[in-house]
Amino acid sequence: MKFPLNPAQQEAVEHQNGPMLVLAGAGSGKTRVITQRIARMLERGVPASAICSLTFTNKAAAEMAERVAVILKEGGHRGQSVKQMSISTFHSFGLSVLSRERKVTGGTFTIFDQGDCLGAIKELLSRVGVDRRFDATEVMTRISNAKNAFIAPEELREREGDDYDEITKIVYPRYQAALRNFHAYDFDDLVCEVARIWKTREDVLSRWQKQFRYVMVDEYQDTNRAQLELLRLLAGEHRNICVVGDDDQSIYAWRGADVRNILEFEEHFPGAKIVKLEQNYRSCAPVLAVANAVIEKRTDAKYKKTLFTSKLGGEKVRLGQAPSPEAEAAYVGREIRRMISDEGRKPKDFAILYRSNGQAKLFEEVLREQGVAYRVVGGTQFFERKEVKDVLAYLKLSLNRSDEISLRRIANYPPRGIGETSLERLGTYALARGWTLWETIERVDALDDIPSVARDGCRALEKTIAHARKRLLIERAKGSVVARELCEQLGLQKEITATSPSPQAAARRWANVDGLFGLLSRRESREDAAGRDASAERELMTFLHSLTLNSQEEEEDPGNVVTLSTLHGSKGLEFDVVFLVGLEEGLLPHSRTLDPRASETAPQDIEEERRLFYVGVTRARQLLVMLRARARMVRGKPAPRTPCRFLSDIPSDLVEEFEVKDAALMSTDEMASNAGNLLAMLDALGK
DNA sequence: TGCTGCTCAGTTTTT
DNA sequence: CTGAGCAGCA
Repeated sequence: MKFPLNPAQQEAVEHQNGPMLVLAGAGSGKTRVITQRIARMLERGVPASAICSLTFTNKAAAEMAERVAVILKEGGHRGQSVKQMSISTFHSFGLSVLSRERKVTGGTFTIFDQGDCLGAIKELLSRVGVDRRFDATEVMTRISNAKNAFIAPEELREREGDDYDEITKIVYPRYQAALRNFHAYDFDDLVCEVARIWKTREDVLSRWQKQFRYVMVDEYQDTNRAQLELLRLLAGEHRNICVVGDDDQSIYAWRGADVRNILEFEEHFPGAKIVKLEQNYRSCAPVLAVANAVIEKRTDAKYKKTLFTSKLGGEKVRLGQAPSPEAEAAYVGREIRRMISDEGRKPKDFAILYRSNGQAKLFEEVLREQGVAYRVVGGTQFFERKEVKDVLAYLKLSLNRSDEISLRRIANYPPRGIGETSLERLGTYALARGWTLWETIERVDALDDIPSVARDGCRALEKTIAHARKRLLIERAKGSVVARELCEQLGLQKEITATSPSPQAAARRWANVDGLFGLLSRRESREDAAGRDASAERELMTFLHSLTLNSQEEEEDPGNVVTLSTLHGSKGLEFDVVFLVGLEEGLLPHSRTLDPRASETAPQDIEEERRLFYVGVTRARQLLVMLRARARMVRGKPAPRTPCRFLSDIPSDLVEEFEVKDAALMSTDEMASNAGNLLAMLDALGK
């Protein structure tokens, strides 16, 4: 990694003022360029506090901060520190703007995660009383799409025949009003609302423009319309904006990313300097040749890039066809085993990449059989665990009693007599008198028609929350401490034990709650170290916000294990050996993108699948093995499969084709090796 | 209120 | 074929 910068990289690093677009091909050292560029600016006397660097994931932000810190440690940067710099995700950047503009936004607020938003939408849907049953998730997606496209509720166009457009038109404004009423923002708001405030309040915008005189954006091809709006406003005056991205790796159009942002950068920021990074430092020539062949055939090129490398060697790319997915998986397992024992490779050198999560299962089974350690990346294992969300809801409610979603979540959990009917009645009162739901609970004694059990429940809840609130805000107790006290007071452990199907399940769920305590304490000590001094309320709000925003949970060092990941999840990672599996029509261009069910945008969607394939190919450093099965069970029925269409864009001399033998026809050699593995496993178990 | 059985759908995912 | 979500029943 200590190579000197190549001329293109140098050019990007030295540039300082005015707009610049860096088209960074896969593996072309883009993170290095960004970090070096920051260092260079600091050397030239730009104050760290004037730099704002935006990414999409917490991981990317942390990595960038880390790498800048390393450079700064090497000295020569006038004692500037990363801490003064704003290196963050779009969302946490938006959050910090909204937090600091509380005069404009009106006080403290909560952030609703997806579950909270879905709850709100379900509630609204039932209140609207539509005759047909609508899928709340679909409505949520539509609203999110509108926000990503920077379309306000009143701007949604009337036309378009889809029933969901119709219902979205009705629900979106109400949803937005409900959020404001709850003093809540959803994830999309963290970007949109900042742009909206900046757009309407020039005085506010001007302050932020003066603060951040240099703006940088990573993975620019993933930005949506709202993010573009935000950037145009922030950089509108000084135009010191540097964006880095790769249109060939644009794979998130389906969640609002708009490739036009990168393709039309010159129009958005006239006079922009454009730099292409085409030298690849990751992959060997045979892998790169395949990557280039795949991306060359794309139908919508504007900036053409051709990657090259000076790396020598590397094995020819392999393309195998297996009789079945089981045989495919068995082959991958065998090969990994073989390369570990014969070639001295380590588990962490391998990745198995697939289009959809369901495909992981077979590979997990095989690796387990082979006794090879692995991890599965992603797979929506968020911290959506009910018991954790319940405890957090108590904390959130203690700080923000307008947070109706949290209130509804725990109103009768653990059961305290506030049944569905009572809650509904309370809701009706709230609506009629213009109180919040919480105020209604506080004033339950003044209401009729509430059963006395529910009345008692409301009083108990009121007492619990009031106490927690006092502990947090007046006595300034730590969140982790209050969380423990709450659980104690609520008898949550008992409740969990009583409602779990088995003692093991109960133990697991309680362990999650306990894990939350640990997570809270760890965060607290980190915050303490940062030594910020604010009011207890603000401090705790910030704290809860960071919990919602960093839901990923600090990932531990993956260790020496094989990586299983979706193609989407693999972006930004690299491995010596990559197995690209399930390269079949219907799986790689996924059937859902092929089907005419989605009426619009067919050719574009397929191009996105091509780029997905390209992303997979470019993950490999030394060896790429592509695989497909000739038949596969589809919805319980066996079906013949055709090879992925993108494979036919690869000249046959670039790949070595082979047949994967059926497990039943394995040679005695392989059987012996498998038996050996089995013995080794038994041996390991014995110890 | 909680469980059981039935129906239906079946990508990708961060914040 | 599987899993999730819901309706209907106890």
